[in-house]
Amino acid sequence: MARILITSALPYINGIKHLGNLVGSQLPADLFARYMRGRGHEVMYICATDEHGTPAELAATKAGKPVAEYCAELHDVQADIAKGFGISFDYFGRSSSDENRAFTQHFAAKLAENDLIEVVSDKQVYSNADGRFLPDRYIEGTCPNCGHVGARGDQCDECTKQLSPTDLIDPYSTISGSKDLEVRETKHLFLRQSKLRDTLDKWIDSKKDWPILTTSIAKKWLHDGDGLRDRGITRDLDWGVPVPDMPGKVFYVWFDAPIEYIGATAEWAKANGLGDDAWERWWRTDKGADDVRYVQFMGKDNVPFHTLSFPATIMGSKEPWKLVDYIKSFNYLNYDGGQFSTSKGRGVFMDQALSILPSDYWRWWLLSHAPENSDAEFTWENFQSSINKDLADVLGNFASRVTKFCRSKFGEVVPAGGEYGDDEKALIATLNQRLTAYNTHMDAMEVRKSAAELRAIWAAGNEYLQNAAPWTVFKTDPDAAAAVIRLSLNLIRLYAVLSKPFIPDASAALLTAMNTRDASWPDDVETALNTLPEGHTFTVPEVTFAKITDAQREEWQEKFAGVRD
RNA sequence: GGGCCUGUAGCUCAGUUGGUUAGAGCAGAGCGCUCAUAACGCUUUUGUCGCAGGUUCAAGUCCUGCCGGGCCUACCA
Repeated sequence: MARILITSALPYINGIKHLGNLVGSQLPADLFARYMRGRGHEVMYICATDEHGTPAELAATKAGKPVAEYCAELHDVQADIAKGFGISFDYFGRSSSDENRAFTQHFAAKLAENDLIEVVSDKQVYSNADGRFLPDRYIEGTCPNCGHVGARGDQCDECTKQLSPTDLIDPYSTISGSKDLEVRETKHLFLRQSKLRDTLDKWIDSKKDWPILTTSIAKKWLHDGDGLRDRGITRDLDWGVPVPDMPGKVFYVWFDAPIEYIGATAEWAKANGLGDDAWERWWRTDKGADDVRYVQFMGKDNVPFHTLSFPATIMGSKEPWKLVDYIKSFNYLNYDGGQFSTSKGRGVFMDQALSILPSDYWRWWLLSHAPENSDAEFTWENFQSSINKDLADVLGNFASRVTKFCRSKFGEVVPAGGEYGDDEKALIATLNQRLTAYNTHMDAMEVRKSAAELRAIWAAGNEYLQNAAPWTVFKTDPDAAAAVIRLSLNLIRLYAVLSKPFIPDASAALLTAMNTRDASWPDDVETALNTLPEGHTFTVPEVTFAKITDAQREEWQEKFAGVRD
């Protein structure tokens, strides 16, 4: 039995995430976690809300609430939605926890001890009306290059020229609109990650099997221009992990957020009344974590922080913390020809998705179309046809036709009589082959390929049944038909087991209908198909997957289109 | 501007270290079945592999250029 530590990128606290965010982190991580648990491995799947930073403060202000209260509420909202999608976190923590505060300050102290922190004096724009320093993106003005009026302080969207806030003509705060801005001197701690460049470079080079998306982004940052740059890890904010001996400063979210992977594991230990050793055996290689395999899941926007700054933090501490072993990164999911947009209400967000269809529908479509090699696109037509064909027709209808036929001819009981013959042997051989392929793809986190293989496993049942034709055989040889149905009922149970990582709710419903709790991952298909014995009772399941009608599709298409550009 | 990814049947995508007639699912067509969610099975049509050159006995696969789509470019997170 192996020990697998899994983390998915922390969703930012500000608002509800859309399906693209889900498919790039929590969902594939959950698939992997469920699969690994199914295989009998010890899994720790950790995630948390990322709660610090300027956007959280502003959102709280807008909501008219203290930021701590706002974050607590939104954390619960996100936790509920994740639960609704069946995301099987072992713990869903908060980056604002006491644990994370302690770890963040600890790492900063260790980095300072090891001469990897330096104090840098910097000039930044301060807004008197807002009473805060403004990140570059929160300042807009007229582009000095092209004259575009709404240019941001970091870049002009019109001419794509990179800017500095002081370049802007007539700059104003996007928070208040105030033009009462001034440049102030402020001191910040910088992480001297440039000193670790060669170490990081060698480390990345050693990861031959990582997705190219992961390594190419890391390489770019390591080698672009003068190479990896030092990075400010503090901000002038109230809300965050306080920087010791620097009043008014907190650590930058991107410094404390990854540390929360560790923090949340410690939160888990505390919440379960366990001691420090419980989390340390996942994170400290000197305390039992040396045999842990650590896999991270994230969208491509998160890659630099997970390949460079977080490893720099870990390595720079010179303490025996567990480093990531594999980073699975994803491209983006687009929505019907464009991007998901919160501000325009375009696309389907997690809460809306659950309000119209069961989570398994979304899980299946998103995972079977995961943006692994390039950006993927959600369209309602594709969604409808995939769901109706794969889930309703191929899988759901298989369970339906088998159980209903059995009920009418033999009753709701696994029928006795007959022997397995050549057709059954051929099916078992096919399924063993496909099971091996499925396991291989799941082990490798090849999400789309896993889904395709699972679907082929489902389809094999229909092929077999059609060929065996128990409805015909029954007329002359009821025992032979009984053997076919006995195997087919067992096939339903096998499908429930193998499908559990993708569609856990339907899997549970099918197992309940088959009146069994035996969900053990099969080593061998033949054995697995003898699990439900003759005489075992079952019930005919309700419609496992109702089809999506054209009317529904059109209604949703309209509803989620958002306002036009 | 720079870097990276990507362009394969109407649609969504596979195509391993270059090797014979380029594959799958969906959609379309035909046949079969009637247990089932008008479901299932079998057969089958469709491709100048973005364009133009080059290397090679051999290129979807390697090289160069061009065209299209996307992402990143370090103070949003």
